[in-house]
Formats: sequence, structure tokens, C-alpha cells
Amino acid sequence: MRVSLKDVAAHAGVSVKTVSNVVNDYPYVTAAMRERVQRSIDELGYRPNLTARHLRKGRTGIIALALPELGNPYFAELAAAVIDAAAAHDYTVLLDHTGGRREQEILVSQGFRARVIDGLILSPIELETEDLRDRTGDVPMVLLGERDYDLPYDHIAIDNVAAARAAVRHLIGLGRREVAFIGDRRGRSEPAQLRVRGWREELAEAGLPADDGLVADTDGWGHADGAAAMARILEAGRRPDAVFAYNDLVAIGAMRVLHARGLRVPEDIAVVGFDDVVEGRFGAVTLTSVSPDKEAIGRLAVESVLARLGGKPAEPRRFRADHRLAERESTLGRGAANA
Amino acid sequence: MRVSLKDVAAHAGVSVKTVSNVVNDYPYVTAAMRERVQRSIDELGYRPNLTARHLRKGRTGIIALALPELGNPYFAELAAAVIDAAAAHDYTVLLDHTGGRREQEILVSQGFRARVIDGLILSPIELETEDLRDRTGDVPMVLLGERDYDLPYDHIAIDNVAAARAAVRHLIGLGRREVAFIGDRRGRSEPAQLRVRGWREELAEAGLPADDGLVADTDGWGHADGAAAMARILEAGRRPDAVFAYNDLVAIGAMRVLHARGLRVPEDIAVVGFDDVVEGRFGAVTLTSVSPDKEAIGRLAVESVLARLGGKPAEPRRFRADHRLAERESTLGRGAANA
DNA sequence: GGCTGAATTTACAACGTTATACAGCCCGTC
DNA sequence: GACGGGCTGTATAACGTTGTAAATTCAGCC
Repeated sequence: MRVSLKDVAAHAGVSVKTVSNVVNDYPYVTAAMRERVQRSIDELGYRPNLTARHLRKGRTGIIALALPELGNPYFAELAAAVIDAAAAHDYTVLLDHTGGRREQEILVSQGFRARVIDGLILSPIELETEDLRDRTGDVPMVLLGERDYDLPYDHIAIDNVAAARAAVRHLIGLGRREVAFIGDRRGRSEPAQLRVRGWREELAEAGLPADDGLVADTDGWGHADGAAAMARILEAGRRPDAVFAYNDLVAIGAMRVLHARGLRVPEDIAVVGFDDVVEGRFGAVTLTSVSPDKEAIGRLAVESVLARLGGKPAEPRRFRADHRLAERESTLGRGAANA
Repeated sequence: MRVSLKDVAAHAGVSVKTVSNVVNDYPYVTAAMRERVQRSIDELGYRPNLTARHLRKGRTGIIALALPELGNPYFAELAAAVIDAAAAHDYTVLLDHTGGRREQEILVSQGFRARVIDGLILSPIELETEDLRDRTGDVPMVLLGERDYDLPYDHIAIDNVAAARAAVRHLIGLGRREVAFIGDRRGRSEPAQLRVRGWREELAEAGLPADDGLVADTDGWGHADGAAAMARILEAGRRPDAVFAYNDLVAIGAMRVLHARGLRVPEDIAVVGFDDVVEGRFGAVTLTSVSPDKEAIGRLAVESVLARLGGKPAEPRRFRADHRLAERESTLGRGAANA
């Protein structure tokens, strides 16, 4: 059985509290006593039981991070950033994935999946505002990503509309006139809507028509979805000279189809993705992509959830993490600097 | 403040234990009592404090999974498999990443990173047998991956030598005669050694020379490492007709370089990877790859760590998960079935 | 040598839960 | 109508830790 404070106390011939004092570096302990107790601790191999400590203190030292899917490298990279940011505050991260399904997201937001946690960072996809309304308020929660909820939770996102506009502006600046958007979800995904809006606004500003026939829906946001949507556009007889994809996976899937049909990127069709995942930097054609500052997002998320720990009812805050456009071969052509 | 059993008991006018009995579906509770208590529970919004429950029961319901890096999609996909397998047993997963660094791995194996856990699944890269020798034995641990430790821990791996041989056999069967291996770590990585061994054995069996000049070292196992190694081989004036890479990321990095230099895959050089990550199925040229059964690995890992919970000192077991070769365009050429 | 006050150590009660053991109660039986 | 036994419900004591407050020790000083 495991060694407890009591065992150490008996072994050292002192009270339990004294051992606790040594373990916690309580100042009023004589050097002699400290050494004597420490010897017993070492000898017995005592290790504090964190569950008990947490029960006593009311904190667990764990925050949960719930992401739609780990298979998407964007989320994997984000998870790594959150884990590192949490470690810097002596917190560990319990990871969950929701598949982006509303039910799972509700379960997570209510704390039914991971319940021994001090805080929750949730990246919702389908979750609705009403799903959060009667959330029991004991565990602070921070929302991540593009959805905009009118609720008193901290929220960390990048400016999707601005980012999308920058991407489309880049394409227009390169002389492209027919820019498709791939990755809408039949208007039912808010982040996709924001990016479509950016696309629309930037085209309008350039005096170009925003042709709804060039907005392609997808079921998901993986490689296969991008490939299927790109194929549909081409089979409908459309031939845009540029594609702005919801994310990098969709973009890479689309490029795969273009390649298979003998269309050159970027000569025939330029492609811009979103997320700047590592994968995009190592395809046959490197991918131009909107690059959110993942470290900043992870850091902000951890810091804001930890700041709420005391249950302080501060005003909810909205953080905007930075983004930039990483320009690569899929828009600039072979030999482009690998930004 | 949070509602506790005591509050519910006071509200319902019964003892604490009775409320506990209702919560835990203890059979000897009358329907009337059950309903009365349940009403109080609902009214007050009671939710059990798992920390306390865990303290009492000695279990936390959490297992830790420590992987080298999440950025590698193989590990992200594996993590997803473990999370799902754990959820099937009502366990949640605390995720950590070690960067594949020995010190981090030691810390994790000793439980210094995540300490509120019932069990640990560790995928080591640099960890040495001696690092585990004086591990304090309270938390059961299962090792994942290719390293072979002579220690009493369950271990789950695929047969690396056999898998590597299958990959090389496939290349030889396609008529390739000069097969490079990319991704050794100067002989210091055991899993790489196993794959090199498979490469060597299969070449020997085919009566082909195993040319050490065609074994390329890398510092890591990411895209960039594969790209650098491939470039080095070509710059040394070598022109193999096939490449077997340590993993898919290395393979994709290598293909990127081949493409940039105008070499065609597979016509000029066929490429085989390892891990079968999704990314490999959506490049301009889809990647032939050794495909380990990740679901099986995740399932076996969770099941064996949970089986050890009682501290039963059963004989350590070694599980071999299945693998197969997913044959795609990087060896078969355009139009290959997308296995 | 006893007094004072600071420095050190300790006893005890929590934190919220469940296991154990026991106390009623109701029912049928002899 | 007392007795045994199966149902229900309860008091109490843990689980291992730390905060509080009280007890002890000790040095310095009159």
C-alpha cells in the first residue's frame, strides 16, 4: 500500500502536521527536525496523495481541453501549445475530443466527460448559445475559436473576417478574378460564414462579383471533403482561377484533385488555406495559408481560465489572437520563399 | 459554493448516506424515498464531487497518455484511439507530450508530470532500461511502441522488422534494386534500428547488397528531417530507385525534395512510408505506407493498463498489434487503388 | 527562578464521499 | 404474541491532506 503522511509521522516519531509542514516548506521548522523528517520521507519513499490534497484545497491542478478532433493537425498543434502553457503554471491538461458533434459538446460543457477539473477550454463547432444557458456555473470555461456566443464566457479567437479578407486580397493582388470558396457548411457553420463574409466583402471592395456558384459546401473539413468539393466545382464546368479553402486540409484535398486532373497550382489555379499546419509546408506545392498564432491562443486560453479560478465574476473578455498570411508556392509559384 | 451530499440530505430531511445510496443506485431504497431524494438533488443541482469519491475509493478514473509529440499525426490519431478506448471503460485521458526527450520521459515515468492518475501509457523514444529500474511501483504503466525493454511492464508494439521487410519486399517486387533507408538516428534509436534491420534482411534475402551509403541519418522524424536527408543523398551523387522512410512525415518531406528537383515518384524513385497517417493519402502523389492498427494499439493499451489496476502482479505481457501495407501511388503510380 | 514572548510543534477538525455496522420496521410463523 | 429475518435507513468512521488554534519549548531577562 502507499505510504501516507501518517506512516512517515510514525516512522519519524513526530506528528502528521509536522511532516506536512516539512513537505510544504513551512518556515517554522528547525533544521534538525526538517532533516529528520526528510530522512523518513526518503526512506519510506513517501509521495503526497494529490487527490487528498485537492479535496482539501478545492483545486485539482487539471484543466480540460476539448477539441473537435485530434486528427486535424491544427488542433493537435493547438493542444501542444495549451499543454505547454498549462505546464508553465504547474497545471496538467486533460484532453478530450468531441468530433465536433453538438451532443458531445454539450456533455463536455456540462462537465460530464471530465469532472475532476478546475477549468475547461472548449473549442465548439456545433454548440448553440442556448446549450450553454443553463450550464451550472462551478467550473470556469473559456471558449476557443470562431463561434461568437452572446454569453458571459471568455472567448479567444482570431478575426476571421479580416483574415479571410487578407487571403482573398492576396489572391486578387496576384491578378486572380474568379475566386472560389470551399468549405461552407450550407450556411450552418458560423466560422465558415465569417470566412465567406470576408471573401464576399473583399471581392466587393475589388469590384468583383461574388458568385454564389463558387461557394462550395462540404460535410466536414477534412482532406476528403476538400477533394470532393473541388471535384464538384470542376464537374459543374466551372474553372475558377483561385480557391480559398476553409482550412488547410480542405485546401490540400482540393490540390490533390487539381493535380490529378492535370491542373497546375498556382499557374492554373492558386490556392490559399487556413490554419498553417505543418503539412502544408511539405506538399509537392507548399501551401499559402492564414496563420493564426497558436502559441498565443494556447497561452491566452490557459491564462484566462486560470484567472477565473477563484470564481471571480469579472466581465467576460474577448481576446483576439494575431494572424498573418504565410505566402508560399500555391499562390506565388515554384521557388517562392517558404514563409 | 458547490452543493454537497450534506446539503441535499438537509434539504430532503434524510441522512447523508441515504442520499449517497440514491446517487449510487443502492438497491435497498424505497421508491418513495428515492423520488424524494431525487427531487432534492434536482432542485439543488447536486453533482458528486469526484475528487472526494476518488479519495475514498482510491481510484481517479484518469489514465495518462504520454506521447512524444502531438504534431505528428500518427500520435494524434493514436491519442484519439486511446481516448475512445478509455471512454468505453468510463475513463478519461490526461495527455502529455515529452518531445521524445529522455528527461521528460523519465519525469513522466516517475509520475512527476501527472500525478492524479490510476495508470500510465507511455510511448518512449529515448528512455533507457536503467531509467525505469527504480521506478516506484504504485501506478501501473504500459509501454507503447518500438523500444524493447527487458522489464516487467506490458508492452504493445507491432513487429517492426517484419513490417519493414514487407515494405522492402514490396519495393523489390516492383523491380527496384537500390533501396535507400531514410531516418536512422546514427544507430542510437532502437525502433529505427529494427526497421533498418528489416531493410537489411529483406535485401539480403533478395540477394541485393545492403549499401550503408544508402542509410541516411536524421536528427528528428519530421518533414524537414526527411527533406534534408533526401537532399543529402542526392547531393552525394546517389540516385536510388526507391526510398523506405522511417515514417510518413519523413517520406513526405523526401517526396517534397524529389518533386522540387524534378524527379518523379514513383517512376524515378518509389517511396514507402510508415504509420499510414491521413496526410499521406492526400498529397499530389498518395503514399504507400506500413499501416499499424492504431485502434488495436489504443484498445490494447487501455485494456492492459486497466487490467493492472488492482496491482495484480501478473506476468508482464507483450502484445503485437497487426499491421498491413497500404499500397498507393508512391510505389504503384498514378491511378493506383487508394487502399 | 520565574516571566514573557517568540519559535516550534501538535491536536483536531474539516474537505465530500463511501463502507461498515447497526437500529428500526414490518411481516409471517410457530 | 414473541421471534426471526429480510428490508430500509442511519451514525460513524475512515480515505490523506491542510488550516486553525492551542500547546509546548526555549531563550532572554529581571
